[in-house]
Parts: sequence; structure tokens; C-alpha cells
Amino acid sequence: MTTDSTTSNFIRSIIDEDLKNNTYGGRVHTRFPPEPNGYLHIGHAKSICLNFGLAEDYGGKTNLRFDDTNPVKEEQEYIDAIIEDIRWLGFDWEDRLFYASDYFEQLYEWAVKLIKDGKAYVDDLSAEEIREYRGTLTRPGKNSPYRDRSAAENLDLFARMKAGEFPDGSRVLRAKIDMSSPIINFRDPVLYRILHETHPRTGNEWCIYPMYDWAHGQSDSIEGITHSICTLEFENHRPLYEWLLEQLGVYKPKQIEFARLNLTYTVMSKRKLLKLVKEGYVSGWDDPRMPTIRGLRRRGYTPAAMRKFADMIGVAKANSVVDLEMLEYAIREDLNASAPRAMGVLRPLKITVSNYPEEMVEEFEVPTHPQDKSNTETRVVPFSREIYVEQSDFMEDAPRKFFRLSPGREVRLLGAYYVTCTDVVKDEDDNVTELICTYDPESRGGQSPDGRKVRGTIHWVSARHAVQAEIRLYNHLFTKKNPEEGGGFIQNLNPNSLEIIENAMLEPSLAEAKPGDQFQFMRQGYFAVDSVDSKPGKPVFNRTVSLRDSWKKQQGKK
RNA sequence: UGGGGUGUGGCCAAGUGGACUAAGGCAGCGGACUUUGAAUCCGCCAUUCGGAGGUUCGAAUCCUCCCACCCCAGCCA
Repeated sequence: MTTDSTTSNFIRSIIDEDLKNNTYGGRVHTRFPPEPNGYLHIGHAKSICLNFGLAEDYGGKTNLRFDDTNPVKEEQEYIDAIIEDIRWLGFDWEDRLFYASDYFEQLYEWAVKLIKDGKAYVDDLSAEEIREYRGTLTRPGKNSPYRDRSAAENLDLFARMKAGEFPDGSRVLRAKIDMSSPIINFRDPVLYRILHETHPRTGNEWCIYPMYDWAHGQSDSIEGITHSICTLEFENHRPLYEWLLEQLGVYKPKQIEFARLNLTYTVMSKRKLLKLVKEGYVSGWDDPRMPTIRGLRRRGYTPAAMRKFADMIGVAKANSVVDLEMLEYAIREDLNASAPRAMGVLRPLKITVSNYPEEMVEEFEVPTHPQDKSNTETRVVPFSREIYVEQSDFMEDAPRKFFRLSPGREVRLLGAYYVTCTDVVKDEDDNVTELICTYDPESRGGQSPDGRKVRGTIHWVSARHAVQAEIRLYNHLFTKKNPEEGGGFIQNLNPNSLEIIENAMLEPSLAEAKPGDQFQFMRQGYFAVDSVDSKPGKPVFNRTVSLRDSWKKQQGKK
């Protein structure tokens, strides 16, 4: 049932085994359970791809279920954003959009049952007292003085908690398990707390809200989930997950834990991302430097690339840190195949082609997808006497291996002509301001009848036809592979994570680009029209990722 | 120091006692090709599986001990 491209993993092994043993009647039913208290990031994408991907591969189903049990942190805004992001990633939960809050009534009834069975009690201890009574990792806890209340008294108190008779924090409902258990989660975990708070979905209907442990497993059970996949930190909760379900005597899904995603040069916790946004280190949740799905999307990452990435990194239980280059590989691979090519000069250097007629303009038809032989689409780029090339494509005193412009050297202007640099114009400070070149009229289209070879091919834009654009170049948000190293992530923020180029010169076909459109600027990288700031007449492009550059790499080694 | 986990090349990750003198991918390094120094293609890149013992004809896979790292003491999820 597994696809060839996906390597096996321990979760698939478990599912295979369950299928073999008919554990869940041959069903595979997963769920993605976000808490609507923030935006989704690439770590969530890993989980989403895992849950939906597994169901797809095994012919099962996946539910989207919001874990909305804490109204003090959760908001409708996040619910909407999360739904949009998962849809954008390309996954579909059909009619199975659920909320833990859908089950509040059932959860309440089950709590009553627990009380009647003598397995839960109302505790009047304060939060601080409960903490003291809980003991430590090495010292057992001790029983609350309210632990042995009668079922009748507990029932009465719990009903009054629900009725709103008591203030926040005054009482909780706790499971009665074992205060001396080495499993801290068994030391009478809190099931309900009082919160006079408006809930995004249930409004003011409730003033007691279930804790995660009381809501999650029961929700899984109600929905008939077979494999409840979560991250490693919930491993310690599994015994409680199972205990609660067993006390209720209801259907019991299997909880499986995997290691969350960590990426080099990236922070992933909601808390840290929130700090970056709140304190203005980035422009918002959708800042293209953010690892949020919205940020990556605005940057130019595609759903296909994210899914490919999730597939590449696999899933396991060992804590690990994935190299950012893997993500970059995934987006390059996708965009290389799909992105139309164009020419754009980021840092322009003017060239006057001295032997080219003053007013002449030629239009060259060049392939838009030269990497794809099956796609013959073309576009027109105008050529004239004055053009711009990349500053980095000229070197006055060039080494032998520099296959670009230099006095006396000939290069090919992509799709146009061969040109040879004859003069270098400088200002009073010795800066190169312009190049004078001659072109070979015989080399029209980029090849010469005499068959002579030109090692270098560079991109260019006709000066009088150029479209001016703002280009935003993004670099690592942090200077350290591990942003936490040393002083902490704020100290390691990269001051050059965003470089803005105000006046890049682009080929005229790019004037029509619409927000979200993506291109490969040949020899430079992949760029996406910014969805927020780009305006007709004043386009803004985000660099999604640069092309690999073995020349630069070679230079760096010297 | 109690409990629960994890340790396979620079990174991710297969592997569940015999065809493992350990898949695959990323990164790296060579080379071919090239109207993108891109892409593509070819080749190289762990005698070794946290360490030490042991069981076995045979161990990354089983046993013992040790070491390292992660998680748990929210009325967060």
C-alpha cells in the first residue's frame, strides 16, 4: 500500500501490523488536531502531510479537528487561517471538520460517570497547593484533603461548577488515580478548570473547560480515530490517554508519537515566532522570512515543494535537526520544472554596444521553458544599443576561469548576440560606470556561423525597455545554525536577512506579472511577485531561493 | 536522584539475527554535457551501526552493564 517514493517508517510498520491483525477492522483514520492559538508553520506541515498522507496511502480518512479547549488563548482568526493554510497545502477533510468543543456535552456526561464510579473528585485546593501536593520527580505526592468526598458531594459541586457558582481557579475536577505514581500524569490530573471566558464557538455556554488530557483521547474515540499521531512530548501522556478511555469503557485508538521538525537557522516554537512578530523583528506572520506556512507561501514556496520536503525528511522518534538545504532543494526541484524563465538584472551595469545602430530595436523570440523540451512556449525580448548586465558579470582584472565580461573578452548575451568588451568607463573615483562593447552581427540568436565557442553566457535587459522593480532578497533569519546558541535567538538575528534592491531592471514581459506569479530569473534564482506590496507599475519580487552557484562556491573556497 | 524516550556517515533516514564487507535523499568532492557556471548525467563519499562485554556458526539487529541527549513536577496543548 505504501508508495515507492516514500521510504518506510515506524508508523507505517505499526499500521501494516494493525491491518494484518485486523485491529481496527481494516480502517486507517487519522486526524490533524491544531489548537487555534497561532499560525501554522512548517513543523505543522510535516504533521499535516504525515496524517493526511498516511490516510491517502492506505485508503483511509483524516479529520481536521480543532483542539479548542482553552478559550483564553484561542481565536476564530486562527481557526480561519489554519483552515486556509491546510487547504492551500492541498489536503481535504471533506465533511469532517470537527472541534473538541463539539463534544463538551458528552465530555461533561462522561465526567459525571467518572465521579459516580469514584474515579474523579472536585478539589478545592488552590493551584499552588495542588502543585505542592503533587510532589516532585523523585518524591511522591500526597493526597488532597478533598480527595475522599462522597460521590454525591462531588456531583453537587461539579454541577455547581458548571452552573457558574464558583470563581475561576477556586475548584477543579480531578481524576482519582495515584498521587505516588512515578508517572506524574497519574498524580490525579486535572480534568476540568473553571474559566469564565467567552469561547470562539460555544460563546458563554460553558464556564468549565476540559483539559487537553480529558478532551483529546475522548475526541479521538468519538471520531473513531485509529492512529492518533502526535509529537514526542505527549509520550508521557499516553498512559493517561489509555487509562481514561479504559475507565469509560469506550473505543480506544492508538496514540503514536514522532519527533517534531527542527530546521537549521530557524526557530519553530509559537512563543518565539510570536515574539518575532510582536516585537517587530519581522513584518508579520506572513513575512517571507518566517517558517510559517503563510510566510513560506508569500516567499514563493509551493504546496508541492512542502509535500516533497515532508516526504524527504521522513518521520522517526529521534530528535533531529534537518538541514535547511533540504527545504531549498525541494523548492528548487519544483520550480525548476515549472517556473517560466525570464531575465532580470539585479544590480545593473550599463553597456553601450558601440557598433549597434542608434535607433535600432530587434525582438528576439526566446523559449520560456528551455529546460522543458516538450514546452515550446516563447516570449519576446527586445534588444537595443544600450543594455544592462549584472555588475557581477564584469571583472576588470579577471582570472582565466572567469567566463564573463572583461576587457577584450567575448561573451554571449543570452538569446541575442556575442559581444566583446572594448572599453571600460569609470568615474573620478575609479568606479566602473559603463562598458563599451562591440557585437558580432553574425552571431544573431547566440551562435556564430564560424562555430567559435564562447564560454560565458550572461543575462541582460534592454535599457529603454526595462521594467524597474523592487526586489527583496532574503537570507537566513539567524546567523547561527542553531539560533539558540550563545545569547539566544534574538541575539542571533541576522541583520542582513532582508536586502532590498530598489531599482532592478527586468525584461518587459514581466510588466504583466501578477501577485503570486513565479519566475526563474535566469542564472539568479526563483522569484515570486509579492502578494502584499506589489502594485501595477511598481512591481515587487521576492526571491524564493537562489539558484545553486558553483562559481560563487569556488570563489568562496579561495 | 523517579518515570518515559532516543542514539546508524556532516545532516535526514532505511534496516526488526544470515544475500549488511549497512538502502535512499540532502550536503560535499571529481568528471561529462551545457545559449542558465542552473538543470541533467556519471563516479566517489560508514570494514561500521553511542561504548564495553556476552550469546550465536553468524548481531546494527538478542542479553548485560555503562555513557550521552531529549521529555515529564501548567487549573497550556
